[in-house]
Amino acid sequence: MAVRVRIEDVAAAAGVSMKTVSRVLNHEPNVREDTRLKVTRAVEELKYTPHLSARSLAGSKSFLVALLYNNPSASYLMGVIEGVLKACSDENYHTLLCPLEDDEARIVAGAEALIARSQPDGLVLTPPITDSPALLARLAELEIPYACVSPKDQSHGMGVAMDETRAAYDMVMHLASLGHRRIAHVIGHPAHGASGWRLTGYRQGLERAGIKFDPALVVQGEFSFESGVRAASALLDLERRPSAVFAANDDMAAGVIRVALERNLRVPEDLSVCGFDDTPMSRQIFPALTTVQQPTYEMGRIATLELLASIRNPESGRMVRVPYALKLRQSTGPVQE
Amino acid sequence: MAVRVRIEDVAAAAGVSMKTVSRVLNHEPNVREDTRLKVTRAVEELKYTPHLSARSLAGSKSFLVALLYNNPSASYLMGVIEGVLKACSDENYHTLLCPLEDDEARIVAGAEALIARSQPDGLVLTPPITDSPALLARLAELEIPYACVSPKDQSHGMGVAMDETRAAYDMVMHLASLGHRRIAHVIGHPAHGASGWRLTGYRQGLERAGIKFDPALVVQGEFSFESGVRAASALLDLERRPSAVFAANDDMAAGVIRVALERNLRVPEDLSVCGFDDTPMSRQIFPALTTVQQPTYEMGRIATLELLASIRNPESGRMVRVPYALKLRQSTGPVQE
DNA sequence: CTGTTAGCGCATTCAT
DNA sequence: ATGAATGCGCTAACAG
Repeated sequence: MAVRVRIEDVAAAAGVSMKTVSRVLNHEPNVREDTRLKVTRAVEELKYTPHLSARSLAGSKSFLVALLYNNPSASYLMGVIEGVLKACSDENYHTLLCPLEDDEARIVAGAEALIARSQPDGLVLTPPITDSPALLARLAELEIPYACVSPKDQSHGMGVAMDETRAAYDMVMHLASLGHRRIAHVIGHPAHGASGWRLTGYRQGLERAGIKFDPALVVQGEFSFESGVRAASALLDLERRPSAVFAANDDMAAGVIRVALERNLRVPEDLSVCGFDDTPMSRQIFPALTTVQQPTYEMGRIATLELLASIRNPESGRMVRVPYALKLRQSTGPVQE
Repeated sequence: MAVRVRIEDVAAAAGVSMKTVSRVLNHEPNVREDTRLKVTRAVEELKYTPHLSARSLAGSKSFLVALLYNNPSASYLMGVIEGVLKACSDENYHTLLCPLEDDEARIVAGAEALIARSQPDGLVLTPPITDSPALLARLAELEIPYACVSPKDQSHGMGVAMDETRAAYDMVMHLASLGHRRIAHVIGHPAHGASGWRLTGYRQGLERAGIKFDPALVVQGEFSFESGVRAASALLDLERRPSAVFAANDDMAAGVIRVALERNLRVPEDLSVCGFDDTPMSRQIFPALTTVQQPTYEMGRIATLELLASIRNPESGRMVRVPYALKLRQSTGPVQE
């Protein structure tokens, strides 16, 4: 690794002072266009890259964004991560990952440890820790800015949100359009905002389709495959069993399909099944799962861009709506008989 | 965010010099046990955390480890990532993620950009970029230490490796013990080391079981679900079709199951299928997939520990063998008739 | 074994 | 619109 090119070298090459180079690099005003050009050229010729630590030490900014998560879905997370990475690298920030445990106390402790160690300039939170009151309170105390991906409370703060209620509504309407009247719903983990929205959308869909809500057709799950298996066992034991099951995520939907196939029911002929998330698995199981696609990459990217904008200008930082897409595949079909 | 506690404050509190505190913090020798204790206590009382940027600027170490990857499997990656994070945080290092494109030129360019921007003290490489000659050559030029996870060439360098050949051998023996004689193999992407090992293990298993190798039963895949679908279509179109298919990873195995079920074959009664990797999906499809578990978390952690050890002492840094485990599930069963 | 001095590379005053 | 001096918090080299 040859000797480092420093800002001083660039200044010398461009025939200006260090400070002027610094100004150009940081897009500060008060630089004539031609000096700016000279500096830019010198930077490129020398292949100058500012030294992160020096910048951060002198400027008391770390140029670090930390992504806090405890969501177990690898594909969801990887999508968000890639988006955060992209936004950060575009803005010359670095990304730190901070996996957290599940209980409130450890969430706060883990976040505090990261903040103490790394001094990030801002945080991106993914569900469900977006809804941890203790964590949000502590972050407010520490006055560290954060952006949320799909938080329960979308009225405050910045980040991204999807109309999950509407997506669930659309899904129920899709089932109704196939002739289904006994549509079951497997709820997600009660602590997640997503569970509530999707349940609400389910009920709104039923109402719109003129189907009476039947509490017997709604079972509590917790987003895991196993909870989907349990829920499906209960639903398929019912006297009058449903002709369609809308599970609040793909993992639970896979559990429902597992139980159906084990009982020699055909999907979708005997039972339509659909999920939520569009995980890669949803395309790989048989039959391929009808589900809702979330733009995880864009969600991570946009949340981060909002965060960085608010770091520059605390006035900015909005809650951005992102679109979803229904993916109609083989696991849903017309009701039989 | 109260005012920062600095090393100077700790020194004052402990009644020693800054340098002594520094020595204690960095586990340097030449500190009396009782002074070390005094310092440790002061650190704890003041909740002192060293400032990353200052340390790195002064010491010309970045305390950064970058994980370079272009592997598309989210669950594999998340496992490795968590392991790297754990090892880094245990040693007070930070982890950077560096997703890379697929072609050689971009791999090198992406890595160079990261190195220029972040000056990591070391790198962890995951397959298949562990086997990119251009990248490895460039890293050697830059003299930046790196550890590999499952590299093709395990005779040099440091990192972790699993006996994939043996695992594949075991899998074929498992199928043979169920009475299978016509055992097909779907090869992985030709550029991956894993593909070669698993194929070798397949052939060794056949030989051990006294089964003649039949080239017609070996089809090229590329690790994707779709390539598994194509391979399965070819295999099931065969005059004398196989009674078992060993796919070189779970995604391709899922593709095989898809085709089998679409053709109204029962798995495992009419066709046994097995994969490699033990992705979460393998437990969620029907029937649950027999596969090989790789300890991805441990692999990431151990590779990183070796890397950090070699950063401290260039003499160290070994290639560590990690164990695998066969997961026998419902997708493999006794041969019929 | 411990302390003193200098300086890492940059941004930030405050000059001009 | 530009430049010179000062210091961010820490470690390195040396001195004691």
